[in-house]
Amino acid sequence: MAGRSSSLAAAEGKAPAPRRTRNKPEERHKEFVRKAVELFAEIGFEAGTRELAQRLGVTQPLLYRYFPSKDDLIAAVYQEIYVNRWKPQWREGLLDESRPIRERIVAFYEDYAGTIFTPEWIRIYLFAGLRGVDINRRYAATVEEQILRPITLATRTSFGLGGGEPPTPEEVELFWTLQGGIFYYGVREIVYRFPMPVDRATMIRNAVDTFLTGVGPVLKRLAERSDAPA
Amino acid sequence: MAGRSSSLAAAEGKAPAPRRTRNKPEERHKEFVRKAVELFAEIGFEAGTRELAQRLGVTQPLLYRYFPSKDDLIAAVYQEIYVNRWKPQWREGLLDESRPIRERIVAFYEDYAGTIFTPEWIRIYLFAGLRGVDINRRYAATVEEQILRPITLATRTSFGLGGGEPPTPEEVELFWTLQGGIFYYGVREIVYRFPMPVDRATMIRNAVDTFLTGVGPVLKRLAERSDAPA
DNA sequence: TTATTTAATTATCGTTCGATAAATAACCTC
DNA sequence: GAGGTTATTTATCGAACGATAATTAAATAA
Repeated sequence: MAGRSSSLAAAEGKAPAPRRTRNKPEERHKEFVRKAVELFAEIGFEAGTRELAQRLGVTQPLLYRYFPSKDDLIAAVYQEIYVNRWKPQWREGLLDESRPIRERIVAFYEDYAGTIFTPEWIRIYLFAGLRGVDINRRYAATVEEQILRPITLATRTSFGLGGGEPPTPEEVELFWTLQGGIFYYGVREIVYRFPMPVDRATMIRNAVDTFLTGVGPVLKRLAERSDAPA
Repeated sequence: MAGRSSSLAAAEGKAPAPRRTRNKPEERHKEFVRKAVELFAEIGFEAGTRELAQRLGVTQPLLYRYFPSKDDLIAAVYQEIYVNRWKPQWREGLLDESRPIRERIVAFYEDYAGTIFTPEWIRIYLFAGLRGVDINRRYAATVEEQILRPITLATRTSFGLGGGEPPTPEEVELFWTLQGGIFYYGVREIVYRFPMPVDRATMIRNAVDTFLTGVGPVLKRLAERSDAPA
């Protein structure tokens, strides 16, 4: 109870007992990124470094010992979510010709939705897109290359249409609408918090059924048109 | 060149000649909202009121004569975009049974895309959704009520399936995936600036063709299942 | 135990933000 | 043309932001 009059800013009676536990830098780094993912998903990238520090039970300048700037922290968040959570077996499963095409596509979208339908993934993805960084362009390019082109070829094959040539842009775009339709289910559920009376698995099954039933004739028409030039 | 020493903050040599033209409040109000739409679409809602004032050639406190707070300005922006740009004839066109269902749906999505595929509409919509206001929930409810349920009923009818009962959630969800797939085309084009080698009209035609071709059997299965309870 | 290292803190700077109060000047009316 | 109304400006406040420098104390080594 003595002195302690040095600073009026001490906010009398609300000193939350600084921790001063000394952790290994590597663990701290991970801890910071993990909580940053959580915070940015909630508030967006304009979330303050002070808020993040408070949630970590740490002072704000300490963050700058681990990340030179806030943008570096954000870059680490991107890496964590969009690089580390990508599964190479998605592509492999889609190419596994021992299973029927419908089964492969449904299984993929169920696993994919299970991975990305979280507030961290979807909200930060949209925040990043609106911010104008190239994360989304690059991610979409990966989706097209690793998922949609394989799906397109596998579907073509399963309909007995020529499997040699690479997919045309028009074909790929067709599969983008399926991808977008399913992704937007997640946006409505997680971002808009729209009431979703139909569960994910049912939605995926119905969407894939509708798509696979209808895509045959359209693919055939596209193939015929490219076969017979003017 | 005399005096002028009153304030050091005059930023010597960069006084951009204040305008001091006296406009009618009503026009100013519209002018402010219009430019705010532009600015928020570019930067997001964290765009500063000073930046907005500068683009209007006006001082920042003047904004507060027309809008009590920044949130009121944002509310006016929502009204302008999501209420004023809604077209009641969308619903009417979809219900016009004198035209084939495919034609109605394609025509709707072409007009709808022409209306909402702009940076103002899509970017501000996503900003709003991430911000957590209820704009998106309400808008999505309107889409479901005014667009998707009519489409569902019209499609059912055109397939000769019972048209009496209201659409089931599962049926409506099916049409949401078409809506979402087309909407996400706009997100990729306008927000992610992904290269889009297939033009809108082609994408819409192919997506609707695929969907309408495939949706018949799925709708039939859903109808049968609800007819024959356990 | 003492010395060294460095994780973590305190203190603070310069900017920018939303918002308010007071002063000024353009337009309208008589 | 004088006087009043109010659109617009100048000046400024307090809070929050990202970032830096200097200080303190926990862990490790001698």
